[in-house]
Amino acid sequence: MRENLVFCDCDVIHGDVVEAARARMIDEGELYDLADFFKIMGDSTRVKILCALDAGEMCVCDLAVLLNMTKSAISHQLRSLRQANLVRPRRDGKVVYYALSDDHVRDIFEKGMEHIREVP
Amino acid sequence: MRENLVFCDCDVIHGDVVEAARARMIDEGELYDLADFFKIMGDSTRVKILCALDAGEMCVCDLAVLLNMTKSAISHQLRSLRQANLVRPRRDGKVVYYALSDDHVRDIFEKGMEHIREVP
DNA sequence: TTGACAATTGAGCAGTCGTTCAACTATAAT
DNA sequence: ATTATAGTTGAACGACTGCTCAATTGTCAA
Repeated sequence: MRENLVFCDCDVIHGDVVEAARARMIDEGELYDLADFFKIMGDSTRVKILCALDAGEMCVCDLAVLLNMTKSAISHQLRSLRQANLVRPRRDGKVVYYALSDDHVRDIFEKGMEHIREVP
Repeated sequence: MRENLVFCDCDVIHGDVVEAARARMIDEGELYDLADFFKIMGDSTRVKILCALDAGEMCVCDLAVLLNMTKSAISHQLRSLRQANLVRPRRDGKVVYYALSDDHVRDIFEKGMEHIREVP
C-alpha cells in the first residue's frame, strides 16, 4: 500500500476503506469501456439521433432534415454510434437506413431520464 | 416542413417518417440535460470515483490514493459530480467525505455493463 | 458511360475537457 | 498566533471532439 504514496500528494487517512474499495472495484478495462460507452451517449446530437431511431429506422437524409443538420455531420455521428454498436445500417439501393441495434439503449435512456427528472 | 430544406443539404426522402419521429421526440431541453448527464458519466476518472463510492463513502484523500491521482484532480472531478447531483459531500472536521447521492447511478452502471458485455 | 444523388471520408478549425500547478480557504492542534 | 493538513479553486496547457468543407464512393437511371 505504501507505494501509492509515491504517486499521491497526501497520506492515507483510511487505509482499510481504500483497500476495501480497491477489492470491490470493477475490472479497470471494463471501467474504461463503460466510460467510453457513456461518452458516446454524452452528446446531444447523438442522443437526438438515438431518440429519433427509437421511433423506427431512418435514413441519413431523414435524420439530417429532422435535426436541421448536414448529412455529413449526421454521418460522422452515425459512424461513432455504429462503432459503439448502438445503431445498425441497412442499405437499400442508394439509401442507407439506420436502426437501434440494442434494447439497452432504451433502458439506459429511461434510467437517465429518471435521474434528471428527479433532481431539482 | 419545407422550411427545413433551407438548413439541410438534401431533399426529404420520407417526410412521413420524419414527421412521425418529430412528433415522438422527447423535449429538446430534456435531451440536452440527458446528454449532459451522460457526459458526466463519460470519463474514466469519474466512473472510477463512482465505482469506488459504491463501496461506501470516502474522503478526497482516500480517492486520491486509490486512483493514484492528486487531490486537486480528484477534487475537480468531484465538483463535476457534485454539480450533477451524483455525489454528496459531508464535512467532518478537516475531512470531507463523499457518497453517492442517487440510486440511479447503480442502475445505469448495470445497464451500461450489460451493454458492453453483450457486444463482441 | 454519363449524370445525379445518398452517403462516407479526411483534413482543418474552433471550442471543450482533464490535468497540472500554484495559491488559497477551512479546520484542528500546538 | 502559528503551523500543519484536507480540500478547493482558477489559470494555463495539451489533448480531444464535433462540425464544416471538399473530395470521393456507391448505386441507380437515362
